Amino acid sequence: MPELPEVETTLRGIEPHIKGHQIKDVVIRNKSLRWPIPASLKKNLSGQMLNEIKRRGKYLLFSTANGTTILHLGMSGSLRIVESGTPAEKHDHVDIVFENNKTLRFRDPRRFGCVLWTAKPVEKHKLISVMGPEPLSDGFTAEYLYQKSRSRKCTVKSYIMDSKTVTGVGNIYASEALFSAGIMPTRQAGRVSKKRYQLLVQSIQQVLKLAIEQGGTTLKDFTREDGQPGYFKQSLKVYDRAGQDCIECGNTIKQKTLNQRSTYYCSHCQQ
DNA sequence: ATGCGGACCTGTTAGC
DNA sequence: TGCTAACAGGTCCGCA
Repeated sequence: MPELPEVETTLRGIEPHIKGHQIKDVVIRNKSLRWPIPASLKKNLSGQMLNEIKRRGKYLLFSTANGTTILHLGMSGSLRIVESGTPAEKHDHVDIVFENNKTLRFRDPRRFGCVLWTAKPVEKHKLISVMGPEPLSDGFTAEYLYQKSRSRKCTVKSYIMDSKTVTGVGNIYASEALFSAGIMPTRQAGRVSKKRYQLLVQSIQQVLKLAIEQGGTTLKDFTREDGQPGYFKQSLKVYDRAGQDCIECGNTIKQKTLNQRSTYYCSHCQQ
């Protein structure tokens, strides 16, 4: 479900309700996520002040004085703010209860998400330390993308979806950015020119920023923390549009599976 | 080091 | 209408 814009939308939605507030309790109804939720989470968080929430790629990092809670929404996860005491529904696996009568509630039907704990500096954590630059940061440049790709034989789509290359570019926005940049998704990463990587960097940043402004993409069931859908779907130019006309040239949008993921493109506009 | 396929799950939809 | 198969926005891990 969530890509970077959806995670960012979630962060902005929940932060005002819980940042700077004290955690009263943690309720774990089902610890079987991608990795087991550590039993120590309740003990570690109870009584702590939530100092800050940050996003790194698609991970949300909740910092308290004694460590960091690392949370990923996986494919189907969502976070909502509810009034404490609101009955939990199916797939509501974790509650973080605050003293201000607000509860941060984690729902995840497929349970591909995770909730982890680290007492070390979070950037040392093995999931975080290997990540590439943020796509909206200064470290994400055409020069970087180009140099790093020179010996790579994988497709350019696979390359930009690799979190070690750049974090947070998921399946929707990879297709969208490659269309915007006029690059065929199947092209070898090592065979893309610096000039075209320049276009790609701009396209990735543009599409992510626009999606964040519009509150993320709601395809099926993504809702923001307040239950409202995101509005980026109406801006999608190729994703989920197989068989329809390309909005640039009128040719038919094609779909093919690449690295086990659905990929959408226009064979006229993209080379 | 890189690339690939499998793994983890449930819910929804397409097709017969 | 009902059953079954395919597919879904992620990404880590192990193996070649």
